[in-house]
Amino acid sequence: MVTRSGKPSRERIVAGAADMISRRGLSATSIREMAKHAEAPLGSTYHYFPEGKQQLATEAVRFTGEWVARSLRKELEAGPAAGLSAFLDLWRGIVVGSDFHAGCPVLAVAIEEPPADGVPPALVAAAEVFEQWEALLAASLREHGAGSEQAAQLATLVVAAVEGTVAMCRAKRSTQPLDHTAEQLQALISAATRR
Amino acid sequence: MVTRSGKPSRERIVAGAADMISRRGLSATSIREMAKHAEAPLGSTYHYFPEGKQQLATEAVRFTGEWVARSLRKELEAGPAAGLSAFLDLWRGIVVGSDFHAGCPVLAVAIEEPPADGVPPALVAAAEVFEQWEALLAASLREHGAGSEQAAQLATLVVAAVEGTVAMCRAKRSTQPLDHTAEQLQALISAATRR
DNA sequence: GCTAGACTATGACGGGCGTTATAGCCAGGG
DNA sequence: CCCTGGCTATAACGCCCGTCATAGTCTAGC
Repeated sequence: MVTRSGKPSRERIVAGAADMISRRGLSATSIREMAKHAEAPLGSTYHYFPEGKQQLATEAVRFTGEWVARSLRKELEAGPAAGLSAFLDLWRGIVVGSDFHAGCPVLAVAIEEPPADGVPPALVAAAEVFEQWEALLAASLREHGAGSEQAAQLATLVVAAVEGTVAMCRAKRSTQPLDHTAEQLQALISAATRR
Repeated sequence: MVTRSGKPSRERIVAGAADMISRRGLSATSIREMAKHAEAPLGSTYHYFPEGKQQLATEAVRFTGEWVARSLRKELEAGPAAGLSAFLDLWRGIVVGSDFHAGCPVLAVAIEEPPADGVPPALVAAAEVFEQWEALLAASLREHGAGSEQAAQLATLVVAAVEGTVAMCRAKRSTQPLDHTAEQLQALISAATRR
């Protein structure tokens, strides 16, 4: 019953899976590689995630979602502009720190075609994570004077723009897109809360 | 020497590859499936694209890039706002027409991790396509009164936001993100050219 | 100390992958 | 009429995939 390394090992697998998915995409990441990357035996992945790859992907998405949301919640206490800066810096750190190899695992999962029957849980999780990030930003914008509809639209724009920009940075092997997007979004947020 | 079906067949393979990549991503799309989707024999793909999957992916990216650029160039004659509308409608059509299964193949290629040695040509092509779309938008913005730096930043924001939004629409199985982003970007373009 | 149950080790299953090789078809030009 | 060369058909190569089954190991609680 819950040996010493149970939680660490499980968590290591999820975190590693998120990292690998953010680099190669879901379908290009094999369970065997995820296990090896986490220094866990293959059998353990099916022990911890009996529903297989989909479950692992779902948890990786949620893990990333919660990790980003934590940072967002904390920085948004200082206002929407600070939250945006934290959001931008977080992704800039990932892109630069991986030498333009890694991006957002949530985006990677979001663009995988669902099977003909039904929607896979990992895709649902991706939608929920986007929703959560938007909701955090929108709430903060509203608290700082933005109109309700304007706040929702702006929150969507911020999340979408940053996700798209990170992908563009990877393709171009440059942070210039992130610089451009950052300036534009900062001006927008500042205008929307000025009142 | 150029039999009757030579060009049609080759082009069909490229167009089909772009469609499949936009749905499943590059690594999840097999050459066998691309051939079948284009009703071409497997051998033909290696006849037309002797460098294999990477070449096919590269051409699919460039094909999509040129297709979008053509539409963009034409609509931008009526100004940046019209160009933006066309850009948004184009992607909305793809997302809705595929029942949220398809997205942008350029984005799909952009987020695949390059091998340790060197940058694959498909990724370079993706960067060039993004650059091209940005350049078209930026030039039009400058022609309509936007400052040079502002035009470049805004063009990046538009491309990144639309790419990100399309992915969000797929995850949420809704066009609401596209509606939000469209309104925000339209207001931005209109403000940047008003003068 | 023993036993139950959490974890690991190992190997197999059928199947799809990218790529290559080889032989065959069949229209056009000489 | 033949033959060249673009295109196709077919099969094979070695490799990796997701998943499952089974037997083993080790520890925590009694």
